[in-house]
Amino acid sequence: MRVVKEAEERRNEILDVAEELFGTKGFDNTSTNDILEKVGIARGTLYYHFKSKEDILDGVIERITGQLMAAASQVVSQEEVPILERLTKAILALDVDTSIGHEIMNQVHKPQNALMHQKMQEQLLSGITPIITRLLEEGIEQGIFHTDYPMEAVEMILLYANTVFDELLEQSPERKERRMEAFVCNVERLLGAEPGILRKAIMEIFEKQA
Amino acid sequence: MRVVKEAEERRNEILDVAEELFGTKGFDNTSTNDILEKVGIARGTLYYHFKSKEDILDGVIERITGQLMAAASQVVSQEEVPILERLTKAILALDVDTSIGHEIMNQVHKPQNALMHQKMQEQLLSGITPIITRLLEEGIEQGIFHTDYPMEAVEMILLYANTVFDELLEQSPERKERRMEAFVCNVERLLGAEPGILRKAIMEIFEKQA
DNA sequence: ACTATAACCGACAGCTAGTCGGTTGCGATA
DNA sequence: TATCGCAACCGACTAGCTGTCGGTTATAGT
Repeated sequence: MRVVKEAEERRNEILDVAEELFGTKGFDNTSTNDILEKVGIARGTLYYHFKSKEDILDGVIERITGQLMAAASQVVSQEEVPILERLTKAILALDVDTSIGHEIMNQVHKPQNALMHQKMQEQLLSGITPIITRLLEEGIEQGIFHTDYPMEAVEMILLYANTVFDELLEQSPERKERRMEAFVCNVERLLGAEPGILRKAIMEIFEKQA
Repeated sequence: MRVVKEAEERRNEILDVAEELFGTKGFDNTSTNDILEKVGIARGTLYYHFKSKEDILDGVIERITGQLMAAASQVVSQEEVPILERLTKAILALDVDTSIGHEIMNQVHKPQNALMHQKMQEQLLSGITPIITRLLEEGIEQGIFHTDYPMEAVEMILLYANTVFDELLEQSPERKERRMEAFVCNVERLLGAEPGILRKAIMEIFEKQA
């Protein structure tokens, strides 16, 4: 049976299926056949909407990073919220599984998904760094942070957060906590903030939620 | 014509060719046929020595990281050299193309080589972090560094160095210099060293070489 | 009702990684 | 020196993959 749909709708159907399969089986272990069968279309149709398998991956990643960046932007732009709180929330939005992260975030860190991980990291770094850097500069004006290299500090923080936090998942709770403490402390140092001030801000956020 | 060699010799021949091809064309774009033709062996022979294409990649990476780690260890163990100098040299040994790095280091950062990059990073991080952490702890005892989280700080530094420095290659000289300054400054902060002290140490090393 | 075209189809080509049963050189043993 | 066993080697073959292409059909606009 033949069903005709508008290009963008079909495109999104394909991306939905691809995102799920890439997220559960990984990019290399998902064949284009897996995708087109699950969508219920023929081979030619798939390649009518995407020029290659990698092009599909790019589409999936673009959708996700777009959503993540929008979320981060939204957090950062809330000028009535204290800077430290905005900073924390913006960083958390990237790692903790928000409603956006989906399954992908879990699988993205396995060696089989190296390409996905790298592309995602590239997009996120280049897209989110300027957003958070702006926030940081605001904090510098307010005298909360002190650094001559805000952008480079942000890069370092995001890169570390994006790479190491996932290996953390299968660690013991004590190690996890120590890692978090270390991370917070290192962030404070990089940003030139008063020691302990970020830790305090984070705890306040969690108390507020409880 | 049939030539018989000892297993380890053949294995190294294969690794030599694979390293060159992976380094110039990337892992995905190198077929097992490319390798076995260049070595001059049959298909079955290749799979007699390696159980899969990925197994070959692992072999290549293991050889390189092994050499890099040995070089770093050697630097760190020179107890008569000041700590700051050893630290600098140990980190530089990883990025600047030493005689070890070969061609691979240039290609390792392209998106097509994501798997290579990831495996290499994993090996390097897990292998070199403890080596440099030990050095850092020595510096803490001497009162040069101050941090409660030496290992995590080292992780952050190595990760950043390994990821960002290569993108740096195609930047303008001014940007490059600024990046280096920022990096040095951020390292000082993470290690809890006196501001400017690492920068001074680095300049002394370069002057000594000149 | 007609037509242009966007969306769709599926057979096919060309490549790939990995398997397997068979072969050969070589060192050990007697 | 004769022969025996095994490590090293061979290459045809399988199964599966991505991407192509000429042809087909639904639908929107006239």
